[in-house]
Order: sequence, then structure tokens, then C-alpha cells
Amino acid sequence: MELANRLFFKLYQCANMLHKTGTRAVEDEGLTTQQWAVLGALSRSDSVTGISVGELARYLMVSRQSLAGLLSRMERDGHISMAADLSDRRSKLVSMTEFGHKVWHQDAQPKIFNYYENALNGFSVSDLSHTLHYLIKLLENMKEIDKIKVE
Amino acid sequence: MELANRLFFKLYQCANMLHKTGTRAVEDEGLTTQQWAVLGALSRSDSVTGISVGELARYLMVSRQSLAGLLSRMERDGHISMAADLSDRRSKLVSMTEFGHKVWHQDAQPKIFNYYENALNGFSVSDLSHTLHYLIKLLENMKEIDKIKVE
DNA sequence: ACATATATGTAAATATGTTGATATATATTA
DNA sequence: TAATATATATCAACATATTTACATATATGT
Repeated sequence: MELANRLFFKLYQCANMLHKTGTRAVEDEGLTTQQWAVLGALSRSDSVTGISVGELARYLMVSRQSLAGLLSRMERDGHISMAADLSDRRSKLVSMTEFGHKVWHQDAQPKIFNYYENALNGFSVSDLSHTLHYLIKLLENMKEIDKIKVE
Repeated sequence: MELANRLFFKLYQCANMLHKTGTRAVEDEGLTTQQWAVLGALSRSDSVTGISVGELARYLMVSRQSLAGLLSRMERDGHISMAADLSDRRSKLVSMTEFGHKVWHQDAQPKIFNYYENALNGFSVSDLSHTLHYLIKLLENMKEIDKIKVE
């Protein structure tokens, strides 16, 4: 169990360092790693129509409540907008503003690519895909744990 | 860069799920994943006499300020105690209380081992050591990034 | 159609993380 | 020794995360 112990401790340290160094990489844009995850999600689907808060929360794997706070700060900063969903009066649709689009693609992306290069220094493509594979496997297991406890 | 993107997104998701499912695993003990990291650090043989807050913060890779809050909650809950350092009037020494020792070894450890088993389901010893290796490498790179920006 | 179940948004309490600023104690250097 | 640099604790502002609880809107089953 000693290996497991060290693995999770490293994961804990990596998580903290990711947020610390990642947020610093995009601080000039007024972003955080969490906000960069949101913008990445919004640009991926490129949903001009918008994505519901619940759907986005499931995709990011955070609670609706914590995402709501994040989104309200991003709306305050003009990066996203929230519109009423006409087909479902309970929900709101999130989408990137033009300004958010500019900040994301023009300003943040180059800095994020540079961050990736530094953080993955010494990783071959094979290393990359192995690491990704292990993280996905770990995540699948944790999702299982989460599912059981919720039921 | 697509692989890098996915890797960091998975790391972000893993971090959230680690805290969510890990904290739930030790909630009956009134602990969180962060507090379990502190108790794990304090239970190492070389810190039985007590460890300074600054040293503990460097080991855990969190800021002194955020560790201070964590420690005050753990002191409130009776798991640790803070004593004045007689050789250095600036600092305080952190150590586990007898109650904290009991909670850690008797109650929390079995649940944590069980958590490890579930979260690492399907991982061979080789998978474990490879994953650990990659996390350490990633962490080293992020420490480099952090060092440069601080200077 | 009506009762029930599920989904969504919001509010509140709590824990964790960062940075910046300030005061004090210790160490170093001129 | 005196001036300066470093280490430490603490306070404040802010961002992010969880859970619980509640009101309302939508979906489902009888």
C-alpha cells in the first residue's frame, strides 16, 4: 500500500500545483484554471446555441452549485453570457461572448500551449498517452466510487 | 497539443474527484483529504517530535496561510496540537495528539486502504509505479515553472 | 388529469486554495 | 554594533469546492 499512498499524495500535490502555476499562466487575462476549463468546454462544442448549466457541470465533474459561482464571475467579467432557455423555463444556457472568444483564442491559448510545453517537458508522445490512459482509468474508478456512495 | 489538452483536463477532473470521493471516505472521522495528508505527514517517523508550520507547508506544497487555516481546524477538532518552539520564538511546532493518533491509525487508515483498493482497481504493480513516475515527473516540471515565476 | 419523481436554480454553511500586506523574530553582513 | 535581509505568523480579499435545504419547472406513470 506504500505505492498507493505515494501515488495519491503526488496526485494531491499535482492538483495544487496545477491550479497555482496554471492560474498564474493566464492571470493577465483575469482567468483561473477552472475558468479556462469552462472556456475550453464552451469552445469545444462551439455551441452558439449554448449549453445548459447542468450539462456543463456533468462534463466538468463539479457540482451545479460550485459551477454557478464560477459562471457568475465569468459573466461579471464579460467572458460568457447566460440566456434563458426558451424550451425549458428551469434552465439557462451558457455561451461565450465575443469578448470571451477573443480572450480565449487570441490571448489565453498561446499562453496555455506554452504552459503545456513547460509542464510536459521530457514527455514523449508515448509518455503522454500512457499518462492520459492512467488518469482516465483512475477517474473511471473514482466515478464508480462516487456512484456507489450516491445511491 | 490535443493530447496535452486532454491530459490536463483529466488531471483537473481527477483532482476534483479525489477530494470529493476521498473526503467522503473519511467523513465519519470528521476528516478531509487535506487533513488526511497532514496526518500522514505527521505520522512519519521523523516528525514525532513536532514539525514547524513552514516545513510542513513546503512538504505538502501549500502556502503557509492556507495550511494555517487547516491546522486551526484540526486543532479545534483535537487531532493535532500546536506548541511554541522554544528554540525559535517565531514558530510553532505541530504534532499529533493521542486522540489524533487513534483516529488516524485505528479509524481512518483502514478506510483509506479500502479507498486505495477501489480507486486503483485494475492497476497492476507495474501500472502503479508507472503512474507514480509520471506524476512525479509532472510535479517536477510544475515546480520548475513555479520557481521561475517566483524569482 | 393527477400524483409522484426528477431536474434546475438559488441560498447558506463550511473547507480549501491563492496573493498581498503587515508586524515581529532571527540571521546575516557591513 | 547597527543596518539589512530573511523567516514566520496573522489578517484580509478573493476564487473554488462540497453538502444540505428549498422552491419551482418539467417529466413520468397510473
